[in-house]
Amino acid sequence: MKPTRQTRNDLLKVARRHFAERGYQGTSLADVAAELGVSKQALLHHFKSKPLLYRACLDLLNQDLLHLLFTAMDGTEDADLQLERCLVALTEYYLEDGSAPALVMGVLTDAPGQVVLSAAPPLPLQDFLEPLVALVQATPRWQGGGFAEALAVAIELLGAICLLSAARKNLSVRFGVSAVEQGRRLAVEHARDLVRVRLGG
Amino acid sequence: MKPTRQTRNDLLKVARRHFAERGYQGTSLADVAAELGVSKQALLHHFKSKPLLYRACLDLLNQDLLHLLFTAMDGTEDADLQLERCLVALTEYYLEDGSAPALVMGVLTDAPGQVVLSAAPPLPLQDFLEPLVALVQATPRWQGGGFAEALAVAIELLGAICLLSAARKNLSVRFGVSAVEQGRRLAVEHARDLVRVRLGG
DNA sequence: ATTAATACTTACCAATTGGTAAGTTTTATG
DNA sequence: CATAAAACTTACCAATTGGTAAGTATTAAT
Repeated sequence: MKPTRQTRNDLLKVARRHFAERGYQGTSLADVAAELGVSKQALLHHFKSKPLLYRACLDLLNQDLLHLLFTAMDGTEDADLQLERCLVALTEYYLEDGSAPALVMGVLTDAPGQVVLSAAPPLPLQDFLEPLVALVQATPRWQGGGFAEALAVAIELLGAICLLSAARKNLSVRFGVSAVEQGRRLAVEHARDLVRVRLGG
Repeated sequence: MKPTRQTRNDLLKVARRHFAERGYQGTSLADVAAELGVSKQALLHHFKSKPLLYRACLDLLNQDLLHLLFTAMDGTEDADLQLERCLVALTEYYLEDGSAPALVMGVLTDAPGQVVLSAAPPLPLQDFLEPLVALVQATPRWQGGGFAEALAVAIELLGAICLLSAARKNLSVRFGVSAVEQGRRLAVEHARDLVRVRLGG
């Protein structure tokens, strides 16, 4: 009758939320374990160390993003449309999984020599970032600009889409829950507009 | 002949960089002090606690951003132009002060009940955010949409501008220094384009 | 020169961190 | 049922964390 046997995925889900809400350094294994009703060492049993637990969360995220990207690219050869679909899908993903945007931003702003980059290749989210940049570069608007410009544009779009969702709770305190939630309801539409306008100019 | 007397501003400059590069939780007072060649307690003498040191850094940042905002608003009544100037100036500021973008994103993604929001009002950067949102709302393109939409757009623009600079080192490892630096050289131009295109549609 | 305040330092400390060691229960398998 | 592996737990631990206490230089004002 004991609850026993937490599946590895349950652990990951909670850990992921902690990493997203408090950052890597701010997340304590004891806290995560406590919320799960497990001992800290249960975590360390499944994932050998804190960095590896983090990495496991990021690999799951990477998987989601990759699936999302390839789905968006499916059924058309039009790079503009592919990119639009991708960023719309990404926005929807952020809306339903609140921890994703913070994780993405965390991975990107994590400096070398810190947590993420010290891990074994491939770098987290690299499988997602590379095709995304390639997608921007395949676009009529940006294919003349070279890799560096495509990278800059891809990161710009990513940042534009991420921040509102990542800052959700914070902004709710600042400007009220209703304003933020109302704004978030426009997120998909805004993302679509943004991409179009950024590819049209 | 002793070096003696570090000015308070030197301490802040180093602390600020640490907070930006490693986040609040990842920053240790001992590390900051060590880099300054001072004892940890020298820091605690000037700023009473770690949260207050952080707050002091943010207040300085807030000051810079406010100055930047009001300068951008000076000399014209055209909201579009004001906003464009503001975000261009912000981009330039990010280019010259590498720690600023990470701090801004850190402040925004810091959840309530964590570090920043537990401090005394006003919330950090609030003095900057409010007029910025108001500026978006004053714009012909967005003045019909209400506060929530203006907030969403303001955060979108902020995110679009921040991330490339905040992720600089990380992206350099991923895609090479030259690509990132080349992309950053386009940052101001991109920011200007982005604002125009986002106000034009 | 005396005084008072500021700017420190050394010495501690309790709490928390990630992690190890060793043992116990549970589960699946033959 | 036997057995081995997986899923834990309790008990520790060294290191680091932010912070306090108390004393010492240094500086500036009287």
